[in-house]
Amino acid sequence: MEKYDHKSIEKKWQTAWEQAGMYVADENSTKPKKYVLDMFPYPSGDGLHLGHVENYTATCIYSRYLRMKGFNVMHPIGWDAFGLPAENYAIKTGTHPDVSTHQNIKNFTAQMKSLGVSSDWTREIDTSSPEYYRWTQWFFLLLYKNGLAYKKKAKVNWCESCKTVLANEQAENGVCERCKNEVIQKDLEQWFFKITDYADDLIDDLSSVDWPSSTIAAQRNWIGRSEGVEFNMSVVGTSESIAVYTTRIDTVFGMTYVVLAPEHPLVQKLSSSIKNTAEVNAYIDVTKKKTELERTELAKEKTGVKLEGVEAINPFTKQPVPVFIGDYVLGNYGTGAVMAVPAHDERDFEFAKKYNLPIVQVIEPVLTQMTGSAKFREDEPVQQSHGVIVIIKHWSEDKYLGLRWPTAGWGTFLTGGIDEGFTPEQTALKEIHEETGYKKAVIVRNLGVIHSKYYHEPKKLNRFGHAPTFYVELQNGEQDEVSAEETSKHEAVWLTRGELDTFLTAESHQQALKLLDATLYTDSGILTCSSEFDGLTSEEAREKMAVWLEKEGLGAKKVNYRLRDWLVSRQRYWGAPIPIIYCDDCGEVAVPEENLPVLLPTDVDFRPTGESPLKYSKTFNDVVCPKCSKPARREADTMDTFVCSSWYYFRFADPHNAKEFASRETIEKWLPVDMYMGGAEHTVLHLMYARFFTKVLKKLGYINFDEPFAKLRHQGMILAEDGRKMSKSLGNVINPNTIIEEFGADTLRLHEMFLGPLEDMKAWNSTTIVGPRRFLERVWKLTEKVSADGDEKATDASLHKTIKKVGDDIEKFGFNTAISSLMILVNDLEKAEKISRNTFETLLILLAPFAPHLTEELWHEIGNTESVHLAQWPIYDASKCVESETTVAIQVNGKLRDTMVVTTGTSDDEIIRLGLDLPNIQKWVLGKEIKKTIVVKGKLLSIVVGE
RNA sequence: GCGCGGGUGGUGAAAUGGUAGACACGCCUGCCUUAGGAGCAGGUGCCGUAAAGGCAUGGAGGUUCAAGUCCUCUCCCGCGCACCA
Repeated sequence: MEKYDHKSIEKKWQTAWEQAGMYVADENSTKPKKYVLDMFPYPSGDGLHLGHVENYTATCIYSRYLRMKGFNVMHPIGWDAFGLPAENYAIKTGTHPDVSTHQNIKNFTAQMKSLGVSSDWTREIDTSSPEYYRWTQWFFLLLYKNGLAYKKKAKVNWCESCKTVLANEQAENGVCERCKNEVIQKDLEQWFFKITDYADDLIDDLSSVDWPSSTIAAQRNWIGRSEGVEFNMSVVGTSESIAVYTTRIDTVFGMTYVVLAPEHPLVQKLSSSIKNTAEVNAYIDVTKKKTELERTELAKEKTGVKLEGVEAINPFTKQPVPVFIGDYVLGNYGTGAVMAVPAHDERDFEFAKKYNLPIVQVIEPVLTQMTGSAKFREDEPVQQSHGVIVIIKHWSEDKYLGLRWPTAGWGTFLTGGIDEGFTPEQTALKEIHEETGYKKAVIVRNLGVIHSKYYHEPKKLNRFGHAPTFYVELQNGEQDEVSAEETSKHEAVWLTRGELDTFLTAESHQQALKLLDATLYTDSGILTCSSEFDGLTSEEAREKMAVWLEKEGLGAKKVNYRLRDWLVSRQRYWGAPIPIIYCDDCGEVAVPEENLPVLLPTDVDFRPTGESPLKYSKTFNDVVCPKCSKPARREADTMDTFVCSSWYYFRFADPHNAKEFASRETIEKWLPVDMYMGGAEHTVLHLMYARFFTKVLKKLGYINFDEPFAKLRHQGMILAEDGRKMSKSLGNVINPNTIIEEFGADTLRLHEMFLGPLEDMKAWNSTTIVGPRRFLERVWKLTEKVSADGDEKATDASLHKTIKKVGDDIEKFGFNTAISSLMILVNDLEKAEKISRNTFETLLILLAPFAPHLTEELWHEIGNTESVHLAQWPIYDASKCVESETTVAIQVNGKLRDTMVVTTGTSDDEIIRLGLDLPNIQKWVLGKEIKKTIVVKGKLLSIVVGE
């Protein structure tokens, strides 16, 4: 037998498989189907990287396994071929995107084939081909006709010096990628898809998919459903009113001003009332020029201008509050206006401090002790209690008085119960004197009431404490004697602010300390200064206040979403043209379906001019109106490439259909996708949009399911060997080609799968790759041991354990452990003199999904004529795994003291007897009372002895 | 800040509550040789010369005969979102 030469065998079998059409999904099969899909690649000029290899190897293993298990597998491949890089490349080199893209596809195809992927190439699709984008355009029209595509003005990134629209990724950090000039926002008429109509479905249906929890969370997060209240505030002296949205209506009595987004339409409507118009307009001008980035990340500092002469009425207090415009309020969320409650909202607090606006507390904090011995005990009775918390400052040093309670292990400020007939203030001063002896104390600030739920260890009960809290300064150190009773309970210590942080054990006292700095509390609590709502919890108040607003006809509960409608217009060449025509008489006219596709013209200067390049194509732009036949012009923008990738998984079911995007029959046969695999990095939007398309199709009756991807998994990123991301600029990129050349595709596949758990981020390692290579060499050598008189029984247990483990692991994508179990099997087989043909064949089948070429070669080497990949997956036989002897571990008081080998089936009593007899065990149990023995079948004996 | 993941040998990593470190890389010792990116045999968590034993899964508690795994708290790291009222 010859040496293992990956080069000759890999090419040979790749060609053979292709000629045999081995991986073509069978439309007529009666076997159950499985649709295994990769997130289809963008054919970049850099070619395949190791992340692609990881992705495609994983789904290839899975597909091969499923085929052997008797499924009719569809595992297609295609190209997400439109996009900006090809256009940029064209701008730089003059190569037409169509040319470079197809060159890249050729390159990708060759690389993928050299990996031995088992894709069905007969279904290959290319989103930049007219046969494909014809249906992308059809989808646009479908949405348009159903009121789900509409046009409105929207901001684009605009570079004044290049006179061009920039994609978001070209406008990083607010400067133009090319000329480094400032990017500004410019309004253009653009197309949107109404994805917000489906916001609730997009959240609700997440419960039906088997996806990673982080990805589900990301979808939820992106949609950002928020439940609150919208209500109107009338503007004094006008007939206008301001609608505000809030999730914290319980804080409404603490509203001290209102803020509108600078672009809010009311600002113009109220212009006659505004006294400082010049200042206001100047501010609006400034914010208009600001990019999205400056308004958010770069500009953390909040700014705003008061609308002098404008006041709005708080419907609850009937009192007027001033109105501001400020760019921390977003124009496109909620109503574009907020009620500001600085005492209970961080952003309002910041703004109020900067502009010196009043801060009114209306929520008293409620703290529940969650840790330590004072942890609140949910199921035990609760006693109400009233007492003060007093923060006492030293008369000369920057220190505060703390009480250390030795028996309870507490650290607190000074506290004391309020007795009948005493005010909280009186109580505070009285307690200071009684407990510390200090005589000259002055209450400087009242910090309000702090509520707390905790367990009172000395009294052995739960308490719900209500504590008026004071900040007191001592005038001097004059001090009377303190009673022995007080000093025995606790010890007084002077502490700095830093020391207090760790000293205070009670949550409520920590909160008191926080209130000393800032009267800001953003959690739920108990209402105060809120007239008839006083004493309610935040939760109760939200309900009651919403009801009240509704009754008064001023407002109602409202749900808002962060999700915005999907802007699909791109002022670019290399994309699918939007199939709309503008006629002076008929206006906006949809291109009739029979006229699709609207072809991308070739007579185009695709360099960016500032407008869509299509505008300057003679053959494209001028057209006759489909309705009235008068001269008209085409929409010159193209579609976001996310549109192309929102429906491609349907096309794979029926890739050559010229009449429909896919026939109902083929969709029903293949969809939904059973396993979808791709990187986690940029999938939030893709998944959102694809799910939106699916939901639209369902609603319009084209399909009968809600979610396109039943199961989703992500492969973790492959980092460079140095632990950093692979990048050309760092020069740490590994090209899969060189690895395949050197070690072979089988070794590369095995190595990447063995590197660690699929979903983890992993660093490439060029040293350890010899492990998988050696493993394959050993399998190769094993062939020499195959013999007619090989002893099957000797290795059956090992073999069948492996059958089970490999199958189970592939199903849960645990490829690293599947490979290790194959290594264990090979280690076992190497110990045998001779191996039966049956055993070896089973090994080859188990290994075939991972190392398709080598196993195919050896499969034929031992005399088979069919492909190993058409073989049946072996059936696990549990009875063959029963070994004659098992090792039992023996623990004494939980510690391992010895092991013993017993014949399988030994009774528990016998195991206990044998175990106790062992000298190593006798040593530990002799002369002690045996309290308990526990036997875990075939594994372990646990003996519990007394002292 | 919010939401997700993670912390286990020299390294990548394994472990339905049941002998922690499978498997692999590396390293050490020896063998063999047509000196290779070889192959074979043995060893390799830490402390302890060895044995006995002890200590070990970021840290602290808890539940249990038994905890990497379950519970509570805490520290650290990575990722995603982030002025969404």
